[in-house]
Amino acid sequence: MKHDNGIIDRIACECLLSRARILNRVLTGIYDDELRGFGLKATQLNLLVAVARMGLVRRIDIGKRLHLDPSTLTRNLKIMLTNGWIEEIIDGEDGRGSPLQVTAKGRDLLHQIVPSWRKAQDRTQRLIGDNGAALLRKLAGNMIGLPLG
Amino acid sequence: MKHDNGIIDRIACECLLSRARILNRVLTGIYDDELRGFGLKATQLNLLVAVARMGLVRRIDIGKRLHLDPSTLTRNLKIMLTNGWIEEIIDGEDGRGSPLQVTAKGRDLLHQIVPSWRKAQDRTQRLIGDNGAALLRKLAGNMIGLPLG
DNA sequence: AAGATCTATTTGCATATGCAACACTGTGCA
DNA sequence: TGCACAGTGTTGCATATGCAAATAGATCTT
Repeated sequence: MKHDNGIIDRIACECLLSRARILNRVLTGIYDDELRGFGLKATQLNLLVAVARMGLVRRIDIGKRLHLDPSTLTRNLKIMLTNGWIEEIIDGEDGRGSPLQVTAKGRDLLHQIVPSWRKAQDRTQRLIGDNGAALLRKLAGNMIGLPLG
Repeated sequence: MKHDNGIIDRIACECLLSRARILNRVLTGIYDDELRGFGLKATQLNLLVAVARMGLVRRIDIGKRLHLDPSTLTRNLKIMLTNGWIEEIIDGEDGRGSPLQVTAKGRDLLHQIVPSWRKAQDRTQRLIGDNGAALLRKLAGNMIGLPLG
């Protein structure tokens, strides 16, 4: 009896998740590579940008926007608080937690990083092409029910 | 002086990595959701399929195929060895390490999983559309320099 | 054969990620 | 007022991920 590998081959050939994860690893590597030396990972840049852009914002709202679990945010943001890139604003509005905002230091860091981010962005663009880039934007926008911009 | 948010807005709007990571999280969630109850995560399914498909295979070659760091593989495969889904074949060919292969138990598990994988695959396909699926396949194929199938 | 070099794997360290359970706060209703 | 329920955040647990350094086996060079 021959091995019934048909179905396994099919998963290997068709699985969309496998592709998405490879893409994620490759791209993350590119950005991490360019950002090395600034003391922050690509993930943290994304998070920092989100906070800088959203103004005074609660963790839960960041999570909705980036599709991140609240517990993940608790931990990831903690590192950024420790580094002084963001700060907690204790206003007593809602005792369940204080919103966050980017600090001057965080904003400075963002501006320093721009050229390196640009390089990573260009490398990625060349790698996936115009179609890839356009679709990636469209998909992720659909993912969270609104354009990400 | 107004806030110079232009560049930050631009990163937020354009960054391709941010999109890739969101896509990755959403899709991983879908597959993990369907696989819950089988005792393995979506990542492990991908790995198990790869091993099952590649036959007797060294860690380093799995890594090249899936674009995974060797150290990541050491650890991820350890869990699967412990679960008995794969096994190490000590043949003494190369003392630096023995190749791996899927076990009967691992193969059985794969067959049990197929319907759930199919559901996740369909959900994903509906979410990203035909264009998304096609492009995702093409991109990840390019990523590693060969068609992934 | 000895030493240099290359290759495969593992370990230490740090971060990223999500689920379940818990703690605490806010809100609505009786 | 007080209780039930909803919303926010954190902790414990397990896995995923990659870099740098260490380990150890293979190969080449002379």
